[in-house]
Amino acid sequence: MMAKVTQAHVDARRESILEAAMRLFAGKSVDRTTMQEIASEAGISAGAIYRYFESKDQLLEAVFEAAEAETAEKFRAAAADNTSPLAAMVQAGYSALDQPCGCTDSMMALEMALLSARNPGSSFAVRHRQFETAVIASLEHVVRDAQAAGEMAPDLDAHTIAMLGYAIIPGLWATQMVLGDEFDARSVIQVLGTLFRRSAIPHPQES
Amino acid sequence: MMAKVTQAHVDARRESILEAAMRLFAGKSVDRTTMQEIASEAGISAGAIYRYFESKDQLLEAVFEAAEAETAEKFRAAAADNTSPLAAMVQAGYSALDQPCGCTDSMMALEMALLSARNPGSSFAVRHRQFETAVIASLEHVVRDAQAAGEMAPDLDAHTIAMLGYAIIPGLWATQMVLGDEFDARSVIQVLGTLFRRSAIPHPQES
DNA sequence: TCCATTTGAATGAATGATCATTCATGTGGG
DNA sequence: CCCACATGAATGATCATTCATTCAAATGGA
Repeated sequence: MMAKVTQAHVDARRESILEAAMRLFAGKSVDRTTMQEIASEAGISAGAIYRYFESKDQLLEAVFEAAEAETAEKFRAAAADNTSPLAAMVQAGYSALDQPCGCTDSMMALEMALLSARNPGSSFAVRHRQFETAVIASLEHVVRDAQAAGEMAPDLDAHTIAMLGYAIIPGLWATQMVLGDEFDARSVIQVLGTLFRRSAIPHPQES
Repeated sequence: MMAKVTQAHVDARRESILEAAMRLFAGKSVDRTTMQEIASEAGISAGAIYRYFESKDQLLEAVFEAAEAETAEKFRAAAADNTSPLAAMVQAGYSALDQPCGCTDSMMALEMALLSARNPGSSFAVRHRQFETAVIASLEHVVRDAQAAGEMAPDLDAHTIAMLGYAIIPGLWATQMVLGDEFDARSVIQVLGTLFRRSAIPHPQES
């Protein structure tokens, strides 16, 4: 088709392979997706993929990196534009639940978690660990802000609350994947927000 | 080795294949575990597996069924022997976190969730859905008991609280799998318990 | 401007590995 | 000697990856 091609075209092609792979990996698992399928989903031939990615493994790595970036962006955006820190956390939860098509993103996320756990030494796992640690750390700041604003009990450990706020997301993903619409993840987030808010109210005895 | 064998021996052999498969499926994913590996983990030859299971798929189904039963048993046991409903919920959480070796059980659970989501019509997915629905329903009863006992705010929707209590578990699994010991899942459960307890305290304004 | 030549992207059939599954053969107890 | 198992090599499928070939654009000499 083209003898020499602009960088923009190369990038676009790479991107479309990445997207095709992401769709298929999420939909039928990495191991059950063939390079042929990725190629035809991307509208090219099997061999051509190898001009853009060295191997299936490297393609997988790129897909995971892209997925991570997407999630990070969601959290960033949600945490930014809000009036109260607690509202921002709830908003971040909602936005994590927002999936473009079906449960694609959550399937990728769980697949990534499994992969990290099974290859803890891989460069991918190391990066993924840093990613989650960073997200939790930034949540922890939001929690402190909420505590300072009197929206959350100041005596609860901010780091633990942040871990709770983070961990509920994959839990909702997993449960929603299984139960489908019977499972109302948004309500769960809402009630968690309520619990946080109420914890701020001065209480008589124990904690 | 044996000419004719007692039913007990047959059952024991079947069981050992099941356990070998469970270990390997959790450790390296279903698709990356070969029948050869399962056979040698179980101490028999590849062909012999087919005397006990029709196919890899059927073996997988049996493994999942066994894993489900194990989890159900944990929840049942934890929910039973406790003084207060809230303590029982917390106890159930702790016991879900208790893993015999590494993260074996949680990896199986997430793998099962992904499989259910990707084959929603399969008999396995249907059973799994019923299983989770039942666990949530029984949690809902515990929540009502806790509300009646004044351990939890009575105005919060019991079903939503039950969903929260259930969904946090796979979330903790996934996060702990990735982060390892940096992630303190027990503290998260504890703080969630605290939030529940505090929600019961009468509060001035809002909810 | 026009054609001959070069360039490198894209193809898809071929290769080699890896597996699930089968089956012809072995083996030991009754 | 026979039966109930077990074995493990052989079979056939499925894939990732490679590579010889094709072909359209780019180049440049006239």
